[in-house]
Amino acid sequence: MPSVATSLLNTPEERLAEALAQLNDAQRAAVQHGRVAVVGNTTRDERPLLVIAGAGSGKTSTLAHRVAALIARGADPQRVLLLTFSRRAAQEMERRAGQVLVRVLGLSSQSPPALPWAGTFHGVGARLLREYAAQIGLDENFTIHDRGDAEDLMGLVRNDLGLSTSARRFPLKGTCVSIYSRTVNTRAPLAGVLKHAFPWCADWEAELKRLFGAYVEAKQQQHVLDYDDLLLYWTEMMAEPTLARQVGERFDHVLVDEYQDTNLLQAAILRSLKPDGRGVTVVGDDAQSIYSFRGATVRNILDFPAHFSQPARIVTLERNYRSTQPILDVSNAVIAAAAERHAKTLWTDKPSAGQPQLVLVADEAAQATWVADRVLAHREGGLALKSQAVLFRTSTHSAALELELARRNIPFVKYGGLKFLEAAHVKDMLAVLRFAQNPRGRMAGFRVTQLIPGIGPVTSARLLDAMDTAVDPGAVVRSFVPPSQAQAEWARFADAYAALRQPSLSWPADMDIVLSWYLPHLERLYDDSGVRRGDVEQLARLAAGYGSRERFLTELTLDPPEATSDRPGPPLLDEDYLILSTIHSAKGQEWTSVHVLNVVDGCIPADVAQGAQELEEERRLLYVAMTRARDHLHLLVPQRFYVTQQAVRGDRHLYAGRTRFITAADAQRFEQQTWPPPPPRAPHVPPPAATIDLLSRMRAAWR
DNA sequence: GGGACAAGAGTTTTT
DNA sequence: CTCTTGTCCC
Repeated sequence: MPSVATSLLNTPEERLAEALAQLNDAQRAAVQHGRVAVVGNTTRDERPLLVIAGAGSGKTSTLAHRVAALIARGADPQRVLLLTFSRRAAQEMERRAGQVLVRVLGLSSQSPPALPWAGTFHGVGARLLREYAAQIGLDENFTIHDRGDAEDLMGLVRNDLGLSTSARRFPLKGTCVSIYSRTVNTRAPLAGVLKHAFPWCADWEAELKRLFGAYVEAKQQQHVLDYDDLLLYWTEMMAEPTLARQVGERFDHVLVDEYQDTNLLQAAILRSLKPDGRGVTVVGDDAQSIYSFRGATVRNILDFPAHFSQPARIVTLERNYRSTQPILDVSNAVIAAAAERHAKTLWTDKPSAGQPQLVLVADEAAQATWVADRVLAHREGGLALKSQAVLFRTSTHSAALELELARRNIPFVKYGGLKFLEAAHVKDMLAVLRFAQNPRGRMAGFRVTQLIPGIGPVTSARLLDAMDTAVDPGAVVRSFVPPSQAQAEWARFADAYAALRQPSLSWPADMDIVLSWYLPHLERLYDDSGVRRGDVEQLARLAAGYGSRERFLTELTLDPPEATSDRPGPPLLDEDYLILSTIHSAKGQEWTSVHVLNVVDGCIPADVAQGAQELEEERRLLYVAMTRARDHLHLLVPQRFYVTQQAVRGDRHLYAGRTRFITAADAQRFEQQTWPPPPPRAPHVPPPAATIDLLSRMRAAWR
């Protein structure tokens, strides 16, 4: 009866109160924090706010209501900075806040105010750095290197320094980037990072230091920033008091979602924006911190109360609206053993739909069969595929299941695997655009020019060197004399390049130029050019949705679309499909039914996770996976699984037991099942609960 | 200089 | 098995 209510409630404040009445007390406290008291003592509570939001506790809704309430009471949407973990989360928040505002302000549903400053730390950083580029000595046309580009550049520098041909094998470029990135994001000295996270590379400290120095110089020369730079440059810019004040004063409110997964740089940025914590709200759940491999530190949220010049107010959301009590019970049991946390115990009054299941299967093939059966059974029972998900620790864990699903024609979409942007032909296209955007970006130029037959690394480097020293790098392309067999193709390229550099060119016309230049090369280079052509054309369509070439390039590298694949393309929106996802990519999501694959020691926790802190993170990872489920949770425990890419012994089968995070006592809280059912006459086979985990004992011996 | 081939190594999660 | 690196031949 909203229409009746609206007609009776005339002021926005009344309608807001009505909207907030649907929240629980803790949620409302978080939304209302800092508001001017109407009666009595009108001192404002200006403390920063920390909302500890347990899984499924209505975090998104609470944050959206807070943003809406701030705006409804007069905050300028242009001056609200909302930092989220992904762009998707930012859009969701903008949409939800918009819904509330439409109701409260009585707007037409077409026109809720936009939140121009809602985005990821990286995205907002890129935007601010471009805006302040002149003041901090950056070229405002800088381009952004994704992980792949960063590795390629690192590889080149590594080569130039002669590190790839030393007698003892130097860490691979990918490892070098990991080390570099971790050093930057944790703000720790290289030696310490090596010792703790990359002990097998510790001998190379001096060389790595030299390499990273050269890497930084190369990036600066080429006017490119990598992911880490977006945070690092932003942090350093904020260390300059004048700039810090300027930037800080642009925002009245700064809200940060998923605060448990921020790193030291991000915390430093937040502090420098609002040193006294006024207008700061952070939301998160330390129990769901799963990104420490990226430098995130759970200390940010644990220590937040004391981070500002005034202590923070803490509001804890413990009431869960997502899962049934039996699912919460087993999830709480898993996290209860965690070493340190903001204590909370989730509860719900949602009616139960039966016990969560712990299913013992023979191997991964049996696991795939069981899951596929179960998914279909759920669908028969009325659950759309889209409301079901299969989660796993590592992208490769779903391989057997993917085969089984394909065999049975069950459509699925997989999150967190091979990326659209990693496909060679997509990279080619983007490289052309980036080379046009930033002629000094060598990685792009290097890639593009070598597409031309007759031009290899040496010729390409000669061109790029000439461009480096030229006042007008664009002109160098036109006048460059390539080897004679490349001449005709070179002219074609130079024409396209010149067209792309025309200031009058209006996006997305750029795409047509690139396409007509690139397509002949695509046909020539790939046997399967048909499929790839589809991707390339999809990319061109995608381009139309962005305002400019710069925005397209920036946002695409910061927020890549999901997977391409060998199949026909992304499923249509109205089509039903099962969700497959890494646990990391499942963050913040929920499904009615959730399967978790390979809940065994060696997978969760991953056998590469050693040290105590890493193990704790693996525990939280399992917790995150389990708390995604609304009504049905199935944990699968294959007794035998296959490992690939093993350096020492090659691929082989491993025998393992149930994850150590679910104790024998906890296991009793599940409905336990064995599949296929054990043959009746085999009494000597030890029951699953008694499986001895020799493997981890062997590993433990060396810890 | 470019491309084809052989050999050896290999630590997951992602903005 | 896959990716990277190095070598050899045109």
